[in-house]
Amino acid sequence: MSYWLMKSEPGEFGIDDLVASPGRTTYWDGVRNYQARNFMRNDMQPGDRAFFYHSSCPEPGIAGIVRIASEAYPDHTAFDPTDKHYDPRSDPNDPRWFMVDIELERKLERLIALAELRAFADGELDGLLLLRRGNRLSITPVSEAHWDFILGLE
DNA sequence: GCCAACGTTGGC
DNA sequence: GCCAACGTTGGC
Repeated sequence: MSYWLMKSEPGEFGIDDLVASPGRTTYWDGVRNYQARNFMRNDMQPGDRAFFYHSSCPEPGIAGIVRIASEAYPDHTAFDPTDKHYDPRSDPNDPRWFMVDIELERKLERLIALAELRAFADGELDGLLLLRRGNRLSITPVSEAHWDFILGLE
């Protein structure tokens, strides 16, 4: 059982979109970064939990908790020329990109803002990849200690 | 809108 | 294999 943090732009798909999704479930498509893909494909397991993080928005931060609901499987949006995340180099017979299903566990009672997390960057949250300077990875692992501490802030 | 960070591409 | 150019991410 591992813990993760997954970024999404609320302008594209935010926590309330997940709340409104059938079964409060969706697939996490559009990952086009090898490191993030490898985390999904090699390390994520059904039952793992992840923070749902809002990025590129007025108030970046952690908005909810989701459960990983499937193994990684090929991201079909890479095969669709009309899709925003189309990648002609991903061959259906040898897929380059993968996704997982996620299911909402719960929306947080309040958003835990990036600015609030940063206050602990040199203390309890030292080493949290999200806070590493220049971090752009859309999927990052979270240690159990960091997970527990962050939830304690709620 | 700006800009730093950083991954990817492609010429050599 | 090196590295400059370029594109993207994402906070501010």
